[in-house]
Amino acid sequence: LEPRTFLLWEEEKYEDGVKWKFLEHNGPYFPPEYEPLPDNVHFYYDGKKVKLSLAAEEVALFFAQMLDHEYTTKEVFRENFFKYWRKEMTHEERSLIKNLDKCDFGEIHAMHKSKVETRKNMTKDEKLKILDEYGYCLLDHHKERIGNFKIEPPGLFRGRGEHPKQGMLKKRIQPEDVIINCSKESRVPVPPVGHHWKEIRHDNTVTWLASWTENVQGSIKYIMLNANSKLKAEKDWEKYEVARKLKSCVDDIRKQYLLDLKSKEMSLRQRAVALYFIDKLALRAGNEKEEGETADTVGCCSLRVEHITLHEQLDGSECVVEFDFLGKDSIRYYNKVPIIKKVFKNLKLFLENKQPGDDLFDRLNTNMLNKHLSSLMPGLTAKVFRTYNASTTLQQQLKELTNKSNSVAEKLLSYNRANRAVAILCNHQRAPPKSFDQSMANLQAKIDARKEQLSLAKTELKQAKKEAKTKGSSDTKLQTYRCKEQLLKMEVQATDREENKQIALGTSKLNYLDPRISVAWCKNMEVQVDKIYNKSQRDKFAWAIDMTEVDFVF
DNA sequence: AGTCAAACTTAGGATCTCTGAG
DNA sequence: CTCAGAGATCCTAAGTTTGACT
Repeated sequence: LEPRTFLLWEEEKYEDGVKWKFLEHNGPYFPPEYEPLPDNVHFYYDGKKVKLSLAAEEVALFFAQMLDHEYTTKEVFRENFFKYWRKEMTHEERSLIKNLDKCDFGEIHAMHKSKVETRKNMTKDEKLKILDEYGYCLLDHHKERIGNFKIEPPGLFRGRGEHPKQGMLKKRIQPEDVIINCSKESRVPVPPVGHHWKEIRHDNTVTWLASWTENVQGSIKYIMLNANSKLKAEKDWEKYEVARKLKSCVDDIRKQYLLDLKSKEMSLRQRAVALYFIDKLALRAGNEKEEGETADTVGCCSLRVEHITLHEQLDGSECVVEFDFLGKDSIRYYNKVPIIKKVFKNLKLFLENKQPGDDLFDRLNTNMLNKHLSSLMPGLTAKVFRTYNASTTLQQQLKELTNKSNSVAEKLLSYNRANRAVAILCNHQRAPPKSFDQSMANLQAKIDARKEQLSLAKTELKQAKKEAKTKGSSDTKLQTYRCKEQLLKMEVQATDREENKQIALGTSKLNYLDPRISVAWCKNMEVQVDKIYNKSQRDKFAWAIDMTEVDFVF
């Protein structure tokens, strides 16, 4: 059986909630067991060689591996690590090793680096073998690629932002921790020798193949299918269909929340303002989080007093709200937005008698908000607004920015700019690439060189014309033309890269933009789809590439 | 109405691989 | 042919949503 490339429209539909009828797989891949340090590699404490027990040694290696990373200098990280490391130590070790600052992991670190180097050169074939054995499953008569078929290896937890649990030990997962999900009638995966599974389950109302509970946050981890699988692609299609449905009723919903802004009920007013933000700014819903368990980040419903500042007047606009908070992944959201008076007044009201640390929307949570939304339209939740806003913005920007008579390079710049507008709306940021300035300078140097070459070619062409009193050899002409083309391409590339310095386009492209908009645009502009989607993106969006007509409108 | 677990999507950075300029 | 760096892929953390239970 070949991996599926397309979906099931023409296939039978299952009863409600049933995700598959037959599921067979080989179970997850387990990372290799720990290999003790070679005899010539030592750990030193307070300048003295110390032979560690196996358990303590393994944890020491986790720390040594990360020594290049600035994580290992952070106080919280070091404290957590040291605490958990000591738990793995023997009595003797514990009474000796009392100060992380006196620990020298230098040799272990060096060994690890050289090991990585040799591993790089070796494992290509091995990787393919592993992929072949564990990377696929059989789901309803089709071979499907599994997304993450590897059990996560042990190591030190790296949270994002100021995570209170950074540095904690993430323990090794054994088969005894893993639940397998597959068909009763299937060839049930065989656990590694000498081991057994925690449980074998046959639940066809869920999509995961295996799961285990992770020890740092206590959350469940799943082995699931790749994005190009039927299960995922269909869900994706549904997501965009729901967002398109919102398009037809968003006007009514807006009318409704504008009315609610004047409600006598405080919770309705708060709901209305939150909805206004979610709609206008594409903020995330903002669930409550347990304090001390994760980094302090917020979304719309969990905004606190200190996250907004109200300005009656700012930069020539009236009623401006200034947002400054850390969102998902501790990415900063900073924005100054003029808002309507009614919302502004409500915000002032919500802030009355509150201190920094207090919730802005104290009578609202995501549950209430989503319940309300789903009563307005089936399937409507807060995140649908993000999808809707993103896709609508792309469509509108593409219309505004692209011109059929442009060159392909210019069209692609326009496409990226439209994509960028969405990424900015959704606040998808990235750290500027390490070598950004350097690579920008390199590109500029190339452009300059090419410019020089071009002017030289031009003079030559003139010269040739004069001498031969003809139109100049077609060869020189062609050369000049090519030169111009390349120059344009590079200049466009430079612009694109500069504008993209701190913006990540991938997330919106992959998760928020209805691929049919892009496919239709490609058809209209006579741009090949593979200019905007790479191989795996084309696989993921195969359904859209296959079904979309030129006249598709989101 | 609130709490919690489960299941799933979304996210940025790390790492690997490929490519095209020199 | 080599190798930097761009682009693709991997990794797994961090969100959202739902539904059971209290």
